[in-house]
Amino acid sequence: MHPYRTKNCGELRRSNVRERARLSGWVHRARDHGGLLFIDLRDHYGLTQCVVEPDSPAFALASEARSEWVLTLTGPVVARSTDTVNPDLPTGEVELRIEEVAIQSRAEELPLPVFGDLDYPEETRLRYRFLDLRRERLHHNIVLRSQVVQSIRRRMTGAGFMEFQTPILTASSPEGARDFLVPSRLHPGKFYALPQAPQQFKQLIMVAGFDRYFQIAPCFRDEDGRADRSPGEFYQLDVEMSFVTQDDVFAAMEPVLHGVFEEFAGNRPVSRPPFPRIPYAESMLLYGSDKPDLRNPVMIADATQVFNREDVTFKAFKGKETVRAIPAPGAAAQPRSWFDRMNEWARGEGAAGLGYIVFEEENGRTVGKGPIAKFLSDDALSRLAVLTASKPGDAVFFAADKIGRAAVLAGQARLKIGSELSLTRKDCFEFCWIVDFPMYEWNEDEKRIDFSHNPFSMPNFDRDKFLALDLQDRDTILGIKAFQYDIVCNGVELSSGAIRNHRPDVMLKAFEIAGYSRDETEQRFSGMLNAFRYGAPPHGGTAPGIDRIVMLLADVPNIREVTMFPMNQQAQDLMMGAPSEVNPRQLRELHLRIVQPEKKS
RNA sequence: GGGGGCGUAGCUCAGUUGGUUAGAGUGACGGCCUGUCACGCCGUAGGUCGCGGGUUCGAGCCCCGUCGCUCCCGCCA
Repeated sequence: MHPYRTKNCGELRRSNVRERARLSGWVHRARDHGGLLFIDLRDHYGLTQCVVEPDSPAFALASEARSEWVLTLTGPVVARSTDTVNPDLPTGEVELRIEEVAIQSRAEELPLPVFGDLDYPEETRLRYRFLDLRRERLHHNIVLRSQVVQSIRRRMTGAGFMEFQTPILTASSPEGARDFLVPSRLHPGKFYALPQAPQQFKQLIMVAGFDRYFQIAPCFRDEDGRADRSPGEFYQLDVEMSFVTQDDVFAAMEPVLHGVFEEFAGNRPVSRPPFPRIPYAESMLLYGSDKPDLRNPVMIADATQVFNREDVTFKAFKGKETVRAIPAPGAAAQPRSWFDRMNEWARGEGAAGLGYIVFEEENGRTVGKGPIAKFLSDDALSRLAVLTASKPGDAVFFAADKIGRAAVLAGQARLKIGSELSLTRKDCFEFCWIVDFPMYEWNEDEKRIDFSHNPFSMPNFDRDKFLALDLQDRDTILGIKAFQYDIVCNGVELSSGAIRNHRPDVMLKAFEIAGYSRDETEQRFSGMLNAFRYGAPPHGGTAPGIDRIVMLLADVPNIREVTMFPMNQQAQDLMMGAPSEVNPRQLRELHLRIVQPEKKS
């Protein structure tokens, strides 16, 4: 007989009765009745109840066992009597009658119980991650992650993509996030950087003629964490394709994303390809966000003109750059205090407040109520009702400010209304592409033109006219769109992507517009620019976040729930004790000297 | 870098207006119990109330500082 097991803890069934079996696993729970001892033995595959009576020679040793000890139990599989079957357990029709006990490992008193599904503080969970990972929910999430990655690989390979590995030790890139640096031993004073993404490598893979690339790629960024963003490192499905248009990239990704989500969504419906394509400007207007949650039916409208009419005398909104109207269907049923709380919330977000109008029916016609309704003529009110598709029983909130701030506040109010009024659908996955991002934006602080998103994107603009652009023509430049797109699911940005700028002349001009001299651009991106001078195919790609895909499928709000060994918000690994000090010899070899920051007085 | 919340037994938490010896559940340890599957019953041990200072006759509770965790803003091409 195998020294550890002939079956795992999840596979014994009625058909195995009368077989002799050996199981190994952790003591999930022990119930000692004095004259009868039950041990629930658990492994990766499941749970099996094992039982022993006092007249058995195994009883003494078995009754020593405590939670999370590792045991090997041997004995005959027996059927449970009908009144003792456990229907909640796949193995619940049988039990193992213990005849032999081997204690493989003992466990000290647990800092984190494996049994039960209570929530425990992050610090404990991270410090004892190996215990937390034994628990059912987290164990299941990690298994799901593995299956999702496997499914992605299968689908990508099936679609003709090849997976290639790109370097982990590479050069610091001057743009983007803060790099993680690795000091060079052989080259004093020089550093490698961990890749923020394999961006330049995957483009070089296209220049090298490999046509369709993907990688489940680790990415490193030394930026602060958030609940949905681990500090330091994360994984993305990095994709690049040659000789493609934007639509070709969408057509390649949609079946993969739809397929993976469908495979693991259970009964939750998933958007069918083709996913909606929403221009950036339209998304900012209708949803107040560049990552709209389409499960929320509320659509924002622009009401600036209504409030500037002569028959509208609400002074607080007069002369505001923008007034956005956020419908709140059915909100008339809410008490006054609900509207007050919405206002308070808006003030907490740094806004002056949210005006609102409630539509009611009076003598067969629709009238407006609420603090600001009296400043609007009947005609203006009905115009608002049309704009916001409101009917009696509905309300409308208003966000008035500069265009950017009003849009964002309206977007936040939309999310709040959606969740507070239970309008946002649950248990479904709504995808969309956001397209036509602006290539550039105006940096008001530094009074200059910045790249709006990815500087390597191809401008969606006539090439000759682009090359001839006058840098003084700010309005034209700020109006240029890029072949740049995001894929969004349920209000979560899964990735951005782009058709890349593969032409050195256009790239130099694009950077010149953003304030980089030709020499500077040549120097900073010499690797890629050089490659583009030897025959670069038109190419483009995208890179959906693996962690976020699994978060959505596992329906958890925190990225640590789908990561095997995550760091905490301070970018520390509490279990391994990283980061840690290193010994002086290591520092000498690396030509480093530590300068501690001065303590605050 | 900034803002909010939290910090009490191994673990999860309660602790009223500042007032006697800081409690419960769970886990640990010991005892009883032959059908449980959150087994049940009895008992025992277990505390630097994050840390430092202050106010007070008296501080887990109030004040100041500090540390840690977490959520958010900044940041994340």
